[in-house]
Amino acid sequence: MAKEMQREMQDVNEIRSNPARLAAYPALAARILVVEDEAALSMLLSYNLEAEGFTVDRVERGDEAEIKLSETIPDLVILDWMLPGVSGLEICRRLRARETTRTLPVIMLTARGEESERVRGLSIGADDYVVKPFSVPELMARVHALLRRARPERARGVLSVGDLDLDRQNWRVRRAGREVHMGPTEFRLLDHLMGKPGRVFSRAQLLDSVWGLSAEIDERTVDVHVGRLRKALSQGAEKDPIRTVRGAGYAFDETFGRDG
Amino acid sequence: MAKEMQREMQDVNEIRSNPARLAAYPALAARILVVEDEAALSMLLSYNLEAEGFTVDRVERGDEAEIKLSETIPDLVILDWMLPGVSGLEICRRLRARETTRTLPVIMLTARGEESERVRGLSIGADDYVVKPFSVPELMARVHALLRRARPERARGVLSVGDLDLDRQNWRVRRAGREVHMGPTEFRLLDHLMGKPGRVFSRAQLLDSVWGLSAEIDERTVDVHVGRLRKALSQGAEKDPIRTVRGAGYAFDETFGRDG
DNA sequence: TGCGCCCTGTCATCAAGTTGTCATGCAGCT
DNA sequence: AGCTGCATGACAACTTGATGACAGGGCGCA
Repeated sequence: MAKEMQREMQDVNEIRSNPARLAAYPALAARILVVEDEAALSMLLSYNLEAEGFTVDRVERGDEAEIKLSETIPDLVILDWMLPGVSGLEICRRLRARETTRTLPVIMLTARGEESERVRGLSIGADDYVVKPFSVPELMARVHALLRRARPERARGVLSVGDLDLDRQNWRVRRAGREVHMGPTEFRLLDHLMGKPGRVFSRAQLLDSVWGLSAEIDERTVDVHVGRLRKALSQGAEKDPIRTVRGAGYAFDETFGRDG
Repeated sequence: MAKEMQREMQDVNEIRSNPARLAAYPALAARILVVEDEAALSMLLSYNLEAEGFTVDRVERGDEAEIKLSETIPDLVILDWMLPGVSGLEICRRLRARETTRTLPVIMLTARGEESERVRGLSIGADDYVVKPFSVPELMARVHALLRRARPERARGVLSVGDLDLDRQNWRVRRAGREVHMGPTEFRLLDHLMGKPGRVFSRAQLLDSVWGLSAEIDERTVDVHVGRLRKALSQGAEKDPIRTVRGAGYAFDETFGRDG
């Protein structure tokens, strides 16, 4: 358990310190509703979820959940099977009945004795279930997995401009078909610049989005990495796709590839 | 897409003992006909089957099944023993009599009291039977097992890239025709990587999908297994098919086998 | 039951790749 | 020319990945 936690935390810290990857990990920006009447368990869950960067709403009763859900639709719901007010089963059913929440990921918490009921839970439309007592890291893993499935591949794909291709999924950059090697930072930098061709980013902006908001780094460092990126991209004597805007910052040249 | 279909070649027993893994292995894109008059059970089955990627047709009565089967021949039939209209037994007999459906896999659902009838069911030609109430994972395992047996052309499950062949059914890996020995974990790891050539998987992703969501293991362990896999694959001095992406993870090299 | 063999997860250590900073030199603008 | 901003090579600290060793667990076989 401690180890899984360690792993998740490493993951999270890595991502946190690197908001550029937030897009690939929607989990962190996600809002989770925990519906659980047992206070200790509810606390435990929200503590751990928040520690991983989730925003957590907590309610104790089934009917409170209904109200909450009518106000805000979270990205995922963790639902206890047995609840005062309206049962978790019933909430799940209603979620599935409503158009806006039909695909909302739901994780059911069931007690050991109710385990046979899990089939009912799944048939109602819960996406996953966990039997109490459960391992917190395992639940976290399931949360991540569900969120990953629910909002997949938004930030995936290939960016292509001119003879330059950046493949996020395969983590590859090619120039005129030849593979180009660069460090992770240069990769993210190029990714960011290619995302908005022509747009000029200040050094401060680049630090925020490529290095992360919490990075305390000299702005001049951006220059160095742009230099490294240029060097990597210009195998031989090819055209430089990065434009320096004196006094402002850098941009991926939107005319790159259009002319000679 | 064909590769998606070649999945789920896990050992049935392992799946049975680890229901969580079911979700991790998208199933064959097969069409399954469920003939069951009890609505709740029918729902349960179709939900779970669909959750694994199957296409499901549902009918409640035996005679409806006949009609459905004359329209479309599915890849597998789940048949309740007791049915209104025409009995499951009778349907099974007729399926076996017709040339086009002679080898169509059939799973019978029987109530406990009918268990003694098993022999009759099997002698009629059902390929498998399950006693109600049954465990959903177990039924899923049987479905997979039957599909694997019945559709070797689709479920043979041989992944081939370059001089590398991974045979899921026989649990074998060959490099340039020579058999390569490796542990189960390395096998699953290779399986996973070869399933999406080129795609970079983070260590956390690999832990989730190869080790399972409930595995609480240090990320570094992935390195070790990748190392073992490489060692196993590179008998002698052959090209390494696995690409390390610094700071990101590992990928099966999609250029493997294309060039020198 | 006891003995090995194989598979696994973890660790320590080594090798290699990456990173942030700086000093220096060049280039652009007034 | 003079000032300011940018490019670049060097570099030491730091990360990250590869690898061999090792102990524990599981399983089959005697």
